[in-house]
Amino acid sequence: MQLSKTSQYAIRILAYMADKKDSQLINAAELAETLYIPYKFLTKIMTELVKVDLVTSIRGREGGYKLKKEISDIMINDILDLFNDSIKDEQCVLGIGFCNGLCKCALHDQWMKPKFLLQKMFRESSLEDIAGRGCKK
Amino acid sequence: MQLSKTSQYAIRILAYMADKKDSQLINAAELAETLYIPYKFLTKIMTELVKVDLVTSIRGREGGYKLKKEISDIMINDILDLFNDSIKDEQCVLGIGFCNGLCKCALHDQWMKPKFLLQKMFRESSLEDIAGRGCKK
DNA sequence: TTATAATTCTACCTGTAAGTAGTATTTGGA
DNA sequence: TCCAAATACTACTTACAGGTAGAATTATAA
Ligand code: SF4
Ligand code: SF4
Repeated sequence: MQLSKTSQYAIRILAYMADKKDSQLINAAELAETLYIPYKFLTKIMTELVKVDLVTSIRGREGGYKLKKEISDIMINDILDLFNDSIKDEQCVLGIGFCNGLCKCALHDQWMKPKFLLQKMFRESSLEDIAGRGCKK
Repeated sequence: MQLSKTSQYAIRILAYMADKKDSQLINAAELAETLYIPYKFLTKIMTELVKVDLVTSIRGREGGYKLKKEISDIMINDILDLFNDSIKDEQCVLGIGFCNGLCKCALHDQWMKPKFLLQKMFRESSLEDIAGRGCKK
């Protein structure tokens, strides 16, 4: 009942970058050290974030990364989607599937509300919302 | 953002057993076929359920399993706990940890409510509550 | 021009959840 | 008694997320 490490790392990375001034480049070593994420794993994630155009990379000496979009335009849910970690409407709390209407267990209706809240939280929270709160570690 | 297969299977197994008459023995083959759970994996789970006294097993020919407790006394959360799958109070949605009070991100407060609802759902739903709803597959 | 610091690529290793195989043990019925 | 049907035990295999290694590429500063 948790997000994947990859998603967690990606959110923390992007939230940290959102804290920085727009034009400032941040390199992989700084991110890895500050956020306690294994360097090699982090670079793998960064490359992915570059590929989907969330982040711009500058290669070579004095290079680094910076966010490509406005921080108010990057939603947590977008990040989760990258790693297939967002909550789908039809997702069953028991992982069984879509027991539509006629056949539903007692958990079904109870699951609706927390599911909705989680979806809402992920969809409506942008990097702007979670930046600047000092929760880095 | 899902329960482990093992937890899911355990819940389905116990919910199915809860549907049956008290005294009726159910064997592993029936459970595996009915619930579409790999036989060998199922027996492994059953042995675990026997060890923690949720289920009684009768070995030998004409043997099988039956629930050991009243179905109103077995909470979903008890099952999740067996496989370390229940939601802890301090569990962070980002898997970071307990950024207590002073240092909290914007997700923190939003996570509180769905977390609480999930915990409540798991803690207050018994097998009795989810039995007899015909959601077997 | 060259050394260096950075990202990127390809490939591999590791740990854990999920699943499988085979054998031992137990027990009732023919 | 002996076979068959059931659970229990031990050990292995598979799949995948998480993590690592090293070389290739890129670009700047000196
Ligand atoms: S009825 Fe229960 S098992 Fe079926 S999809 Fe809904 S929550 Fe899952
Ligand atoms: S403040 Fe944010 S990162 Fe820290 S424990 Fe709460 S939800 Fe997790």
